Amino acid sequence: MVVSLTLVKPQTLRSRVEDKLRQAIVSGQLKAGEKLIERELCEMLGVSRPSVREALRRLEAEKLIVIVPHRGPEVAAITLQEARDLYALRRLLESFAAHEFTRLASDEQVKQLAKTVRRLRESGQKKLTAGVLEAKAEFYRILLEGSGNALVSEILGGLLARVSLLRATSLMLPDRLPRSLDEIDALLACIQRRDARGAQKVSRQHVLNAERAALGVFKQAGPARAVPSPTIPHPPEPSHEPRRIRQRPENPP
Amino acid sequence: MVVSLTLVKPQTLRSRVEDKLRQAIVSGQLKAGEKLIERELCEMLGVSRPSVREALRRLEAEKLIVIVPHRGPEVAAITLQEARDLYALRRLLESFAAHEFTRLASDEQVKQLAKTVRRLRESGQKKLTAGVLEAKAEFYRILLEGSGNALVSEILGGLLARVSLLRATSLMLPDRLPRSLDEIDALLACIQRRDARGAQKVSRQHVLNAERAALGVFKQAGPARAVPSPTIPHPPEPSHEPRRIRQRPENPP
DNA sequence: ATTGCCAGATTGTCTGACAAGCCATAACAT
DNA sequence: ATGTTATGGCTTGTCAGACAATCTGGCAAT
Repeated sequence: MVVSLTLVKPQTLRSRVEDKLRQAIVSGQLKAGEKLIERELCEMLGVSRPSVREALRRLEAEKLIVIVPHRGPEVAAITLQEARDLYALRRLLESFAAHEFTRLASDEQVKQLAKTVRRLRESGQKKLTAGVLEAKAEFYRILLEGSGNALVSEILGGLLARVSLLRATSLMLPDRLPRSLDEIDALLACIQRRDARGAQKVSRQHVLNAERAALGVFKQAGPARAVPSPTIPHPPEPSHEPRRIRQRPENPP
Repeated sequence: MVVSLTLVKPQTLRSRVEDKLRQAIVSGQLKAGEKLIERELCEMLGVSRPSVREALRRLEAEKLIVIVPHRGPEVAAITLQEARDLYALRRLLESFAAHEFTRLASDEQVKQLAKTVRRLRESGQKKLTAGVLEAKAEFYRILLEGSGNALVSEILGGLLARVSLLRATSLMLPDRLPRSLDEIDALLACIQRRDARGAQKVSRQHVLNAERAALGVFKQAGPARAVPSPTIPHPPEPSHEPRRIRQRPENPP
């Protein structure tokens, strides 16, 4: 009778704790830089310390939280430099994914993508924030799944989660949204005519524009400067860089 | 007298457990597919279960081990498809790092790199496996640090650890070594003349060749087929791909 | 040989405990 | 008043022990 196949199955308790916390972080319920206290999390989630601690380890590995020994975990905050690095990598991976999707995706998958883009635009024009976010997530899901490289999906997924730590996503900036939608349309057009190179280029430019928008906000009102540095002015950063020598206008491949 | 290694600080016990296990895995002491048992790890390392379990969570997030609920952890094994994905991503990131290093590294860093390449070649010609591995690690350390993108370093680092799960690293295949050394020389040459594009291209080709060599071995004697699949023929892999449609000779950017 | 079932082993989770290390505050000295 | 040093409270790191849920492998029965 009941065909429910493990649909709601508890999985493991710990994994649900992970999900809850991850969700709370990327959605902004827990703000960047916020200190987490094991005991509070236990009460909040109704589980014991070991479960919470194991979940925290995982999130630490995903770089969503930072744990300083004996000082406890806090939601990760991103410095300007980290944000730049992040966008550079995202540019690389996302344009790769776009290229590969164009090359490998089935016509059915392309259709799915087109449908999602339509939904995205509709939600955007109606200013339905929730709808936009949902459609955007769906868009990425399809794109990544169809790009034929599970590893890239995985890593780019983690990257996008971290981008959301900058609470200023390009799609959230009102005056950026229309342009963003146009770019996505352009990307879709390339994909539909199976122009992999074109898709790659458009995608790269899209991320670049998103970066400009997001980091613009960053500079105005640094939304969460680095991990609230512990007393010490320069954290024990060992031997390091003479950096940015010979820089050119910034034109990584 | 005894210069205890823990020179700096005990850090935390758990982090040392992580290091030990990670080390044991990438060095091949723990073989791919091998089952790990918490109790044994506790005894082996002299720590309690919580410490071990937290360390395992971290390694799981790093994809060095796989944990199936109620079945326990085992050292990750890599399928052919995963290996391909892995090399594709490595190609992307490593050539990016090479490009950026060429663009940004200080002359001092270039000199350091050259020195390490010399050491690499010497060790190679003397067939000192340990020396080769050490020099190679140093080579990557310098390259990544000088590439100016900490995030790429981090991720590429993780990738290289996973590559070592295929116990057939290109540098380990005897007849591949000389060619590999030549390629690295070529890369260095590009870097020294500050030819970023060239460095990128050479680097990409280098990884591609390494992949061919490594996967060649893979096919002959699949060194560790997928995660010893649990009873079920097709693990609950939800709706998925009609894949590899429209494929062309493989020429991702 | 296949199926079903049981015992042993292993993991998932909880509780309680204690030492070690941070932090803020208060007391103190300059 | 300012800077510095004690002090106590709180949090984390780690352990030990326990128990239920679940998996594995082998034995019995068909």
